[in-house]
Amino acid sequence: MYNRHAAGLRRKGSKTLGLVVTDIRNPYFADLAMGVEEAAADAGYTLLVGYSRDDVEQQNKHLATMVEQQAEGIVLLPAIGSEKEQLSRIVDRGKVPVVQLARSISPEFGYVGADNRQAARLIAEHVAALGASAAVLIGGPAGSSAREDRLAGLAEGFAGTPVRFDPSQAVPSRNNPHDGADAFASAVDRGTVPEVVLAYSDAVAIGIYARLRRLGLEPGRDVAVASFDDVPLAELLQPPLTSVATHPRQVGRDAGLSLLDSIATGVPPAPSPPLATSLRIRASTASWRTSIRH
Amino acid sequence: MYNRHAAGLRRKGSKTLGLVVTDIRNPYFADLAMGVEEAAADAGYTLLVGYSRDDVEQQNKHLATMVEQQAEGIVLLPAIGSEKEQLSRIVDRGKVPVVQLARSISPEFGYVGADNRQAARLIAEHVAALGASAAVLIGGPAGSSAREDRLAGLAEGFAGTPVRFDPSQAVPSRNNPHDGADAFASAVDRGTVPEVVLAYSDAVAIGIYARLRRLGLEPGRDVAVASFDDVPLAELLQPPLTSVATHPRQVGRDAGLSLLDSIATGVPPAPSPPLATSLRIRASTASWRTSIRH
DNA sequence: CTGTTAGCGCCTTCAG
DNA sequence: CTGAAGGCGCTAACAG
Repeated sequence: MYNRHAAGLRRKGSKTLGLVVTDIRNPYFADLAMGVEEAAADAGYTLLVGYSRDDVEQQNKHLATMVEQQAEGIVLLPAIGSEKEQLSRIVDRGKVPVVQLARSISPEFGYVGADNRQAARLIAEHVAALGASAAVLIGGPAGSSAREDRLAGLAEGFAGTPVRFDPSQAVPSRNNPHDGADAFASAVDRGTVPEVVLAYSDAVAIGIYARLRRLGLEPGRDVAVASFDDVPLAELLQPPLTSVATHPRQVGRDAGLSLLDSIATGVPPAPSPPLATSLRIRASTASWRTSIRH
Repeated sequence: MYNRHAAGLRRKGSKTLGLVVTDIRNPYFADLAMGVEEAAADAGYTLLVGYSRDDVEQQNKHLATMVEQQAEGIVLLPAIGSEKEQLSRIVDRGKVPVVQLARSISPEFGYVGADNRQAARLIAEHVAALGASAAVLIGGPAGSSAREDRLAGLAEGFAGTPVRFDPSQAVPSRNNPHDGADAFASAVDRGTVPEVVLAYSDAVAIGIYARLRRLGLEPGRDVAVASFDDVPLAELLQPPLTSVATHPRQVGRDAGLSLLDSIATGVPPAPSPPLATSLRIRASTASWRTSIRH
């Protein structure tokens, strides 16, 4: 029976990639991971997988192990708080190419992600067209590049419209329904209920739906909700959720392909241009102020 | 920089486990995978991961590669249609121990899973207590051991109650909202809308909610819905979904631990007793026939 | 074209 | 206690 490790020792090259991601119970991250695996498997590569759960320690342990395990390259969704010097040290010793996925901590590595600024501008334009007068962003990990880009895109998109939007009023949270609900609650606590809630992700939006109902408010009717990612669940929610599709599977695939290309050519991976997004308008915004009040 | 492959060549043993699962965009499977990874990482093992997407070909390719990659053992959620002889052949050549996860195709390998019969009995008793007169199971992969066990447990649980339940009326489907919705639609097409719908999983239940609404029916009010798995989303749905918790993270962890134990002791893994489940009663059944009709 | 051999990086053994 | 050497399974280079 064939031993690839012995072969790799001789030939240099393990036919193995590493993938370190946060918590895949969010289907958005799961789809990213499946995209990476698809690219790897199609190229005859096997995937070493580690879940950081957004813990930098755990992430770095995974990365170090993968370097020892002879991964020819690593796709990394950087945990919040990752530092580029640390990452460089872990990974440069073995000259292992790295492609950052969905979040970027440094342009010195590769990067593949959705066009978060464009996505945010699309949402802002749509919300302005609804005739809203104020909006707030709820959730998302503080300091992540994806969240910064979304904040910037929203500010851009709302500029010159009557919609008030203050990035400093945004409340960060971990990227799951529970923490998203808490973030929304704390936004409500410190003022009035916003007319339009922009959720950092569909996961956060689900938490916001639940919390609105606990306040006796119906999402889509009393408060408009829009979100990012467009996971399959978005259109199945009640009301169906307006969301910008960020195509995680394709982002994952492209990250894997970028890494494989770097391995094949020897050229270190560089940041790629962000991938286009598209707005899916559904009842959570479309029915706002058009439905009959009780 | 340390080369574990060279070390493994000398010492025998790669400190690597394999994990082959279907499609992790269902958070239930994602949690299973995270449980396995947790056990592996805690023991200093790295995980090779492959997604079969319930395709036997792809699964077997992953398995063969993992054997070549010197995985010391493999956790496998068998794709529908897996054959034990094939699996034996792929895996026995390298004498790699296998633990089946959540589904079993043969007692000759290890197995860790939830107690699906008990889970189904819990649901049946609850539905009987509601005073329903008929129930139907919707969704779930035809022929999987988990589905067979749930069908058997439901039949057992409904025996001696006034609730009509016919296993042959159950409609199988792939384990996701979209296909679950289709399965429900075909059940409705061939008769009347059931009083109580038992979804094979929370993922399927989500599809059923959406389809009920397209029929102008409100889940929990017009039709009671209960389900299996109790993913975090279940209690956040509207109405909150009654579901039996099958504790995927713990099942995954135990599968990983069982495999690691087999590797450490040299004793081939054997099927473990199924893990206890617990019913979470929520409004999708609790408010049925108690809420005020419009 | 088939057969032999050296050496990839590590660990273990055995000698000094 | 420190240091040199052999061999794990494979491939590439070279000899016959």
